[in-house]
Amino acid sequence: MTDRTGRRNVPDTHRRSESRYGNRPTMKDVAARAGVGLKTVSRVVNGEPGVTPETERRVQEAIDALGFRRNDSARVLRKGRTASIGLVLEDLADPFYGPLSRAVEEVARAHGALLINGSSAEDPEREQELVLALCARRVDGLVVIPAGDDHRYLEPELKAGVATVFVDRPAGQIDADVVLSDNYGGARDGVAHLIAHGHRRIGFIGDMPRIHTAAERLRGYRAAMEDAGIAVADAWMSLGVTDPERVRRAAREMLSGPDPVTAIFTGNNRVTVTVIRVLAEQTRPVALVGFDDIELADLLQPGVTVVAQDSAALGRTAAERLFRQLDGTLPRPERIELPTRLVTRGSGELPPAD
Amino acid sequence: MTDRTGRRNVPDTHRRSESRYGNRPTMKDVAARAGVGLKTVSRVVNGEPGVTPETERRVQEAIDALGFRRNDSARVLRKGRTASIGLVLEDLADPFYGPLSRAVEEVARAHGALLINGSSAEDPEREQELVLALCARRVDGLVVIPAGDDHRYLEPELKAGVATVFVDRPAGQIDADVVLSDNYGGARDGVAHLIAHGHRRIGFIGDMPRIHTAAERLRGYRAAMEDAGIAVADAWMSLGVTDPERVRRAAREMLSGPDPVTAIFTGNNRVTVTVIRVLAEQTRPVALVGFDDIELADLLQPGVTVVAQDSAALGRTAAERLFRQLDGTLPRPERIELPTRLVTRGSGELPPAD
DNA sequence: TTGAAAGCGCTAACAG
DNA sequence: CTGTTAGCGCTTTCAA
Repeated sequence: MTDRTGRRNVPDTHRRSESRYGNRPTMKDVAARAGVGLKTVSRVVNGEPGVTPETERRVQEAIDALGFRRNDSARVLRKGRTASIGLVLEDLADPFYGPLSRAVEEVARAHGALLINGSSAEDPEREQELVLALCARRVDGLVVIPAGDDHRYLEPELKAGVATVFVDRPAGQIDADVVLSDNYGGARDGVAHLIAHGHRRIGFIGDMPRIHTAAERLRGYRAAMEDAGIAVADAWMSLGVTDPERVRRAAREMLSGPDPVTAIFTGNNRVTVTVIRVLAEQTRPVALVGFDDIELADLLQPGVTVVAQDSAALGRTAAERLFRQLDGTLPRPERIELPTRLVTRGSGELPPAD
Repeated sequence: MTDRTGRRNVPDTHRRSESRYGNRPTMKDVAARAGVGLKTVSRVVNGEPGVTPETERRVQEAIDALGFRRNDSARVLRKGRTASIGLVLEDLADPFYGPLSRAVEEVARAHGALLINGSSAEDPEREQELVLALCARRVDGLVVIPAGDDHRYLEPELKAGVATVFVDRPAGQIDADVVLSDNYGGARDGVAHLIAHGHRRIGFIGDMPRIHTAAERLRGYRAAMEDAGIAVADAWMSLGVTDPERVRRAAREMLSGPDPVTAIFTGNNRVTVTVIRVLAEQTRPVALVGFDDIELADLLQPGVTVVAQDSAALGRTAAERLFRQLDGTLPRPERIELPTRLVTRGSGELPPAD
């Protein structure tokens, strides 16, 4: 059972009847043992100047003997900075987010901060719940890959000075820093690549258009088609949840019937993987370009041509911006767009089969 | 400077001039605004009983108006539990750890806890640094994928009641809960599989034996070979850092010379991927079984046979054990071993080429 | 049903 | 160089 701030509400009758923290020594204990004042211990622990080597030694001895470890909760309460930042993303298990998360972590580490992660599972409510829980911990900053499209709930936090950067998708209804890939341009380039190789009936399988990246990629697809003077048939497009079953069905439908597509543009890595499986069952070759790179794409037959985005760069850029916000060296919110890269490996260069 | 306490004749002797947290409202502010006592606000915020609906409404109104968010640092300081756990692993960007981390997060979430991640980059010092930083934050528990092999530095923490579970590799020099894959058995089965398909000269490319999993897999390899009465030549084994360059060289060496191996057993996912690339350049077919599953393994030609471990299950099991430690429902440290699964896809069933 | 007072363990500010 | 005092914002205790 959780209350409205998403916290545990369990009676903790077990354990800790004695003291909190299972009876950990405090600075006072260390001071007593070393026969010095509290503040002197604080100085030693924090490496502040103004302590005789001899005194320092005595204090250090007491620290080691007692197994003392400074309680950062108390420190935070006093100082107001937690030296931790929060990262809310869709799913840590997705290979797209691993490198992103790692990149954020590295930047945080360089600034002496720890990283708290949360997966929203693409659920706006869960995103909000996570973000607010992080704010309650008073993280210094927040990197958010939005699941929802209304972030007004963050207004008090922003006003209170919580540094915030949105990544991969823009914030909804509030003015904040955003770091994105050029989803529109990347998709347009990818589709134009297929067109350049002679395709005209090109399918698009992507996520629900309420997701910003999905909408942008769809827009890129439409633009490339329009640039080439091709009228897009409804039957060529599939927009919705990208679970394997649905994607498989969509791909098969596009590939059958009287006027099948000769190429498919896939809207994200999960879709690409599923479509590769479908294409493997086809008798005639079908061209494929996918958004997002996938591992081992070069070893498949044919190699998979992709529009690659640099997820680590997204994370790094966002995190660096976050810490510049905290430094106060950042004037006002900006929208940064990172380029994508077309990686040709074979599947996107197949000629139309008809 | 605004007086946010407003109305009523509340003595404003305690007004905070400028505060940390960028001037966030506190319970005191809310209390003043709602014209109630501090404790009443606390009751409302925590959903405690004993507040009139009317009072509750007034308080809630003040909370919303002020954008109040409880400061968990202060709460933690008082209560002693942080409702957060730490996870230290090697590299979040590694596809093996993504699902593991996500699984830990899910269990944590079910217990109302947040997850703080850190990557050790396989560096024992960094592991210790991270773990101690997490302890300073007073995380309730710790899931650690060890980089080092001496964890005595954790003794004071364990004594102080920090729940701890080691995953993937055992703890060094201390008695603690451990959740492992059956690395020995898995490797033995994988190599036996190759032997069953007629191979006798089988190569092994794995990580430094100081890493427990690497040593165990090597042991499995040796056992399978010995079971089959095959004497292992030194030239068939490569143990060390698994960067692509070194692995590539090692593989090529095994595959050349007067007495080349006809099959290779690879010690982890990164090695497997590199070796697949090397095998792709070979003229004659070489059999391959890899430890760890890899994405798209089924779509390669031939499909890659692997000894799969369930990284999500490792994470889930560890996290569940952690929370049972916190419940106090766990008697004493145990060592849990999860089975691996041989997934045959073609590469492991190729006959010897000589 | 409500609230005042006393800390949790630490650091800031100021004395010695 | 060292120590004392006063909080940080919250929960606990106990009294009204």
